[in-house]
Amino acid sequence: MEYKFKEIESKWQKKWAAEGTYKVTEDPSKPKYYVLDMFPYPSGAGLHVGHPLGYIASDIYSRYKRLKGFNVLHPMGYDAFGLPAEQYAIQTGQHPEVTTEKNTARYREQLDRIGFSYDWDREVRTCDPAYYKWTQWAFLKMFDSWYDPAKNCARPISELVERLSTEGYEDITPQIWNSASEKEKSDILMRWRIAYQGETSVNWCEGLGTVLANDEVKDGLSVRGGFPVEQKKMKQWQLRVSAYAERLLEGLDRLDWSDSLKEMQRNWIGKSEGTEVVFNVECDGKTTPVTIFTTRVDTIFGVTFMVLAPESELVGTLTSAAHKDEVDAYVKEVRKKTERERISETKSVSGVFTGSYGINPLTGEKVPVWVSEYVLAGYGTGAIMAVPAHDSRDYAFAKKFNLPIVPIIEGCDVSESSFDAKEGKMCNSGFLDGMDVKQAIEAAKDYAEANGIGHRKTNYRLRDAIFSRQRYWGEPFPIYYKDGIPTPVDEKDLPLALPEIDSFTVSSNGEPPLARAKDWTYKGWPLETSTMPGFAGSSAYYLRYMDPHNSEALVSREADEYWKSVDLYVGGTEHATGHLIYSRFWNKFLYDLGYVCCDEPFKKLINQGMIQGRSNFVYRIVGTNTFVSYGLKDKYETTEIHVDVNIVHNDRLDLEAFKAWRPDYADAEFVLEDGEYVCGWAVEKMSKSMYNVVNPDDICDSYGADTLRLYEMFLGPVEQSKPWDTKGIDGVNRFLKKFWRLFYDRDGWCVTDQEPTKAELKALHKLIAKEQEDIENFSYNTTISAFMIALGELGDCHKRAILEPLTVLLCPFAPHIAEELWEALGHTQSCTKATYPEYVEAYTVEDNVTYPVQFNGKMRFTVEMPKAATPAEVEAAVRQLPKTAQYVGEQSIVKVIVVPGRIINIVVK
RNA sequence: GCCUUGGUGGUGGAAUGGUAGACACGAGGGACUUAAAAUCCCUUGGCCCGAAGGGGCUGUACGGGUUCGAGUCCCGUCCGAGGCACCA
Repeated sequence: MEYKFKEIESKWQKKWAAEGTYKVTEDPSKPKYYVLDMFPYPSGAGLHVGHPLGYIASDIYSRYKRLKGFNVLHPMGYDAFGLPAEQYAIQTGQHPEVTTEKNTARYREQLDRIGFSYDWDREVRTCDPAYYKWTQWAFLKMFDSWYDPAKNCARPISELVERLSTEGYEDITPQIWNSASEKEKSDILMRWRIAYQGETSVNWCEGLGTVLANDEVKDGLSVRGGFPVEQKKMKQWQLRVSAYAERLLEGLDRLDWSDSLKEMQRNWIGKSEGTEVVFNVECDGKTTPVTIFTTRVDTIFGVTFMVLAPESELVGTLTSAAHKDEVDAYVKEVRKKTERERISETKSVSGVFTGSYGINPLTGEKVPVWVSEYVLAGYGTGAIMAVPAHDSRDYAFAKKFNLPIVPIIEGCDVSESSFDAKEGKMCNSGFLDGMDVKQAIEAAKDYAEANGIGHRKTNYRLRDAIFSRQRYWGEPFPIYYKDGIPTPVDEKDLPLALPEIDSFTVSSNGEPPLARAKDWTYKGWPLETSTMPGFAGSSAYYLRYMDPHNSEALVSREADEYWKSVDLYVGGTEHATGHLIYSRFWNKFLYDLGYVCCDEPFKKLINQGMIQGRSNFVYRIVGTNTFVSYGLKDKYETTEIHVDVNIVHNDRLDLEAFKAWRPDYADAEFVLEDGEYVCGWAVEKMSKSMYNVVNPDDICDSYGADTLRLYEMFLGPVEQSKPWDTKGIDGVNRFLKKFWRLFYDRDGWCVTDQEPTKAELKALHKLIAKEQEDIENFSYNTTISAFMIALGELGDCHKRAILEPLTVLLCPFAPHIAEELWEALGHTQSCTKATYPEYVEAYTVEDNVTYPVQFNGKMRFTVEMPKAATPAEVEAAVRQLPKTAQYVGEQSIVKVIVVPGRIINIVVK
């Protein structure tokens, strides 16, 4: 009987769906395990063979954990709000909901064919009002909270209001607060709300008609669409992510994530510990204190000038009348530049003198104050002290404008470039002279604090997240404007559903699409017209999976306390500084308010590598319709042309399929080598334009889902990026056929009840041990190798006692075939609910072991010893060896260490 | 420039500091077959010796080091991938 994968796979997929095999409920009698995939954005192109890589890996892990007795939550859903559907809507008039629905159905179809063990009853879609109700709810909670630095967590805003009206807070006294109008109170509270509205410089993308977050912009272009992005001041909703900077940073230490990913987040958060120092600046006879931030107070004796950011509010007050025109012109010039231009002009140095002078608080020395775009307004205080001798940027500036360069580290050479390293001995630095740089940094900080010149200060690079998008296809803000004051919609009126509109473009007066909606009001007042960004819906979806149908809460306390947090999260590294920061922030916020019980959402994270495409080429002789094979192409003048990889097998072109591929090639002629047309190849991104997209459906058609699953894992380590090459797939397909033949030979069912031999038990148990270890380490490719080896060792074994556990071992990788064989073995319950076979060490232990003995790397002997021999007995045996093994020169063997199955380690004295 | 990674046959890739190249693909040879498919067996890092069984040398980007022993650990160099980049 043959292995008919098509029948088997569709049979079991139907059965799993009909019987709800993967439905999961909270079961306190079993330990829980939560395995999550980053849910996909359902794009119009459908899945290619690279997308399911992570899904397969997590599915194998889920199935393995289930066999091990865990109650596994393994859900799937769709990140369905987003720009592509809206762009498509603008072009075609098709409602994004329609496109999204269509794409989602297609995704589901493709996913189902691969045999994933998702509990689809728990599916979530971010564009579903029942889902985004909770996104809006969380926003309202953030609007209604502030970050209390004393308690180091988010608290209800009412506590702040209470404090403002009684004792005051920061610069707001009770008098100010109590006499403030409603509008003024609203403005004051915006300074502390976690979700707040504020004027900021934003990344404005004209091409998309919306603002973008920093991680949605790359090299001055939008990630989606590649349109230019410029800086623009706008009033925007923002999330006070920066309040959580320290906790986001410190929480990383407790996470089981890759070092590189943690490092990316650390860089993004960008903690730097330094000192704020006050310089008095004299301008036209007036003195203004200016606070600067530096991480190198130790270099303060080397300050030769100061620099302000062009956008700094101080520029006006610190510019002398004589220099006003020049400074104004410069600032205006800089404002005009887009982010993109600033980036590309990184190398050029520009700036202008303000006419004012700062007084070095330590030396009393007067230094000129300049304005330059190399100082950023958004970081630190927007003003710096410049130490050209020990900072490369200050150095470049000093060189350009002929400012003095004063070295303060002994023996350093600053004739060509600055000396930035934190090493050496201090000089020209008063009380710091003679100290080591690292010592001096601390000493200078202490001195500044002790003498009231400055104080220690920690800065973070992490900025608040801009949360408004001038788009249609996103969550509406549950905010309306009562007398122009942003006011929250009542919680009981959530979800605030997206209104229907006639066109998806920006309205004629530049307002977002929602402004087109008829009656977009609440209690008679206008509603907010921007919508939330893509990361809003994906920030807490893992919580919703725990309790997806709850209409009373995002997640019930019981469900949350049972599932706690995601134990294993699998997804791409591209979300390192976006989704993975926002989710952690969102979760910590909900944790502060007591809605969830875990402070970190994703305990362990595996980044699956990208699958690249492997393109094929044909070579057309210039000016003809004749194609020459790869090996002969250098004899002609040819053009390289991408050819669809689906009509190429093992780099050999299917000539008939090629002629049929495109009308132009119908009468193509070929110059062959050895009767075949050999194609060239290259590794490129998998994309339609390269004709290298491989569809998982096609693989399922010709080899089956089980083969696809095995092959994707067999390609190499999950974390590694690698090109897809269908050529090796026969190997794993053969393995499955071979596996099948252990149960069915030419004459049919051939499983016997014979007792297994010792060798067979050994092969089985070696595999059990290997699989357990490998799966826990996500080393799936070596598990599959181990399977192949085990099959070789088992030979023609048709014994039930071996085949039964073997089937269970195979189940996580190739569930369909495992189910089919499990059923044939007489089981009525699904193989996915079987119990994982127990590893028995005794079966794999060898009686006698041959130990190779190596000495001085050259002489090699072997001793055969019983497995149970003690090191002393082995040593004795080694001493029986020829004399040269025991003595080399004056050295003698004093100790022998036995490493079972390996080599003997001889320690000599 | 900084940070994080990685560099092993024709290819994908294995190797707790202990016989490098497992497993698979591809290639070559053979068996079965009228033939093909399917299946099975043998060879397969390079160089060399031997009629053969077999044996020798060399080899994990490059140069050093630690070690009885290094693909693996340490230092330096080169190359690739990813991230950050006037963040004071």
